[in-house]
Amino acid sequence: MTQLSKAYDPKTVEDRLYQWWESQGFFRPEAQEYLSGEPPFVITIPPPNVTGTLHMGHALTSAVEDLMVRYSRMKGARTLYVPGTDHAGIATQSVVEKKLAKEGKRRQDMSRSDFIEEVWAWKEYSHEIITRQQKKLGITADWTRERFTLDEGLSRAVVTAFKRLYDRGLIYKDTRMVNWDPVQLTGVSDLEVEFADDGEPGFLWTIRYPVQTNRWEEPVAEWGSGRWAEGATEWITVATTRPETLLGDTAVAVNPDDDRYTRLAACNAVVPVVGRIIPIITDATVEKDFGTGAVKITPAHDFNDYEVGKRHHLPFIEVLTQTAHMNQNAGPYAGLDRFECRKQLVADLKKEGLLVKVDDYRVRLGRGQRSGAVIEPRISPQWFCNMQDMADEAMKAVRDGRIRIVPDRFEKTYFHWLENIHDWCISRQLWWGHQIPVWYPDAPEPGKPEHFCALNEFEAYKEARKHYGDDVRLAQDADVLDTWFSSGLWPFSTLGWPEDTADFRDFYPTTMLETGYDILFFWVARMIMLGIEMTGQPPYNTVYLHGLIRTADGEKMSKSKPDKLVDPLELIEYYGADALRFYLITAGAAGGDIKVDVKVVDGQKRVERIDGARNFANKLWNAVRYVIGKIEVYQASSEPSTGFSLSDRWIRARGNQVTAEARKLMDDYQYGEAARIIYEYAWGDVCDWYLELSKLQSSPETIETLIWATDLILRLLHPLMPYVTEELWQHLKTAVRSVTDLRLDRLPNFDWSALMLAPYPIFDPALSQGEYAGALTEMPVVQEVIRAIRNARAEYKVALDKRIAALISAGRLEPVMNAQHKAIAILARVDTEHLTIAASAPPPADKCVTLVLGEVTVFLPMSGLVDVEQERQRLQAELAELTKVIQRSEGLLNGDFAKRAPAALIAKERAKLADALSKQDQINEHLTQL
RNA sequence: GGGUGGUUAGCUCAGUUGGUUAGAGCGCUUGUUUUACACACAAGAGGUCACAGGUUCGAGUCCUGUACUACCCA
Repeated sequence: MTQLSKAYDPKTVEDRLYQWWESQGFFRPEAQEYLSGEPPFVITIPPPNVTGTLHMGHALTSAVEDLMVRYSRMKGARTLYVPGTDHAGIATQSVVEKKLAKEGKRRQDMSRSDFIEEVWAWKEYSHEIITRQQKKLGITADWTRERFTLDEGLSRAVVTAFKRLYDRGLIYKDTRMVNWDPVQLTGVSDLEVEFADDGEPGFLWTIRYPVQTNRWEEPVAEWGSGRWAEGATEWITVATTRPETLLGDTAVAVNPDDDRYTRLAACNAVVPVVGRIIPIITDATVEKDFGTGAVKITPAHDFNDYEVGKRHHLPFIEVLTQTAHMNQNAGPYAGLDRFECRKQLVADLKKEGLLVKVDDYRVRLGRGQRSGAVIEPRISPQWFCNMQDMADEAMKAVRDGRIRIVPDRFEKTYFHWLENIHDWCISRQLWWGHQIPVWYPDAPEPGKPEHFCALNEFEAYKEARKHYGDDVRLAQDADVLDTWFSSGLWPFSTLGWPEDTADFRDFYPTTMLETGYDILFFWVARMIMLGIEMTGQPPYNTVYLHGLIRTADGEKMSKSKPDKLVDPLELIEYYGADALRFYLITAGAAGGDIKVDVKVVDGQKRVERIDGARNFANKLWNAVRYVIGKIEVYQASSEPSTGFSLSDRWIRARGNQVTAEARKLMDDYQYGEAARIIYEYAWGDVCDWYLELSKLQSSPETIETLIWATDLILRLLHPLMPYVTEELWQHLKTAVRSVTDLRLDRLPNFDWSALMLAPYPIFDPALSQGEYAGALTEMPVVQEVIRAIRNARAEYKVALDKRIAALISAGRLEPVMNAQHKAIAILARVDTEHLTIAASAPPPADKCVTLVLGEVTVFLPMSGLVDVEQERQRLQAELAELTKVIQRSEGLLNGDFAKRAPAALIAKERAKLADALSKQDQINEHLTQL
């Protein structure tokens, strides 16, 4: 066989293995070699946006999902992982618009179809990068089933869902105040507006409006003359953070219980600049304590004022355009940008003596999630979806356990949002997306439908002709649907819905939805609502939410901080995919955020913690390299059978324990913990102890056990570190196949074409009983003896190459210890000739170092190594420790503990005390001897 | 304003029905070219588990409150 290199080099392995796996069709459920009675496992990928490249959050998603997928595949569940990407309406459109802007082009100067063509080209580019990244990460998604939200099939799902909701009366068109993004020129939903936690710096302007009296009815001078309000005697003073909107004011409101304003409540005020006469009204929602207690009402440009305006039947006067410039209603300010207008208007108010004061103020500003622009409330015609009933069903599914959310604390957040659900604004004034399946007649007639919702144009015409006759001309609604509308259908649209396909029948409902908790509302909740509404069943039974990737300072990673940002591909290039994956899984607990501390060393981005994972991969590599070497040597000179040694039995029994625990943890989604205990077994037990001990053994049983243990850790680790484990397993398989006289019936089954298709280890009761159970208690004593001697040597600074003598008094463990004579001698560096192990040995006459280890006592003759005083001090320190333990233990056993604690615990405590007392006796005895 | 996390060794973090003397990795100290691995081995130092109460035989773990911090919603 080919010689394994001294260190693991991921670059020589990863791409080759991925291509092999994929070319063999291993990712397809149809190709699975091992099927058990496990229920199928189906997961659809959270489709990444085709906006560019993947970031660390996607890497985390991939690591967790592929872990789930590989684990379930190895458990023998028929497993399907559906990949795909999302067209991501606003996000992608703005990326492409920015790209065009660099070329000096604007969307508005192109035809819609030309622009869409540009976006498709971008989509191809981005999609290529994304899938390459996912393949680098090693995800075993079934690429033959890959989907894109704008695919023909998925588009059909979208119009079908739309029409069903429309026909049920849940989707409707209305002209309302919505969040308007003046940069992207579209309405957005509540969720797409973001607010800084403690607002943004701004001002609160206090402005006075003249009030009409019988002596002063209206301004006589021009605005800007400085005499605009000349002659006015009564004033009402309002406070605002947005003075420019006063141009659209149609009332001033005060609280009805506010005594300060009772006198003015029936009067009219005059709006500065435009001189509009507006009423002073009373409304209970006005807060007396805010500002002056009087507020200006601009029903067309503020959500609260919109409601007030509706209640009081006020006029709605718009003063802003869709790009947030002042319109013709703004008089002298028409054409100005909203912020420029604010500046000039405030200056003019001051000039006219209407500006009372300016205070610093934290303003709660809504900004567009994608554009960052300050959102304008704006009245516009939009499509909405009533979510109330769907929300009730979605809550019910979680309440009655049909859907489990992990970690369960997110259930609270989920319920809170659904309990306060609002109608969802689903239309977007964009070009990239699913065009709304509604058609309008070019000459609508009163009494006839003003639009037709249909699955396609042909159907729309069929319907329209019934009302308007054969000559009717239809135009489709220009708007597109919110991206989340299509992703809300993802778990079933990807499987063929609304057609009754084989995949839909076989794989729906899916099993798992895995994603970051930040899109619990955007995506998960909506998907559950639409899933139940469209298919009658919850789209999956488990929602697993992972945390967010943050920078070392705990901030969200963002493109504005490039030095703290890191491309997963760059990390894979340096550390290997396995290391990155193992790190991401062990970096935190479920739902917990992960801070990635990026350091730049010699121009290379590094993350310290990934070093550990990379080292682990290398450790595995070398362990298997050693085992293969052992197999080859064995082959050359067959050794006689000796039966399983203590260490053979111990490593098997331990492996069996770890298998049971690892499975339990994985089944309970505690992947980090599972990874840690496997790591501990692989490195701590197998590499640090068993491999060392195996160097002293050459029996067929030991060779078999070496193969057994390495096969075990490779299988256990495969879902976490797929590449290095697969590569090593293939090498191991080749080596094992080359040996002729091993007891193959006692070896793991290598008859699988790939580790990724082989069964996950399973608990074996036989390995937890009899001599295996015995090994689990005996081996630790041997280890303790070895550690104690090493410790003493280090403490007394015995040179490493100095072999010392030792006398071990082992009590009833004498046979066990004697069987390990060689192991103790080699690992603790004791002279074989001068290592005596007896059931009961009196302390040597010579002065010696005495190591009291419970049942076993070790005597190390000092002969010039240490002085008596040093040893006395050491023993006394140990005695002090023991005294503490004894006191604590006695205290417990004499107190209520002995009455109330479980019997097993009390027995344990008694044993502990007895052990400590006996050690105390022995140490005292040795002290006297000294 | 309402809600949810976090606060454990110098650093980054585990610690899931409350039960030995609270763990890991990195870093630190000491030693080692031990024939799989210096991406390593051996030994070691290092913590009043944010604070204050409470429940309990027993609390890092459960309850109440406080502080700081992060995020979500209005």
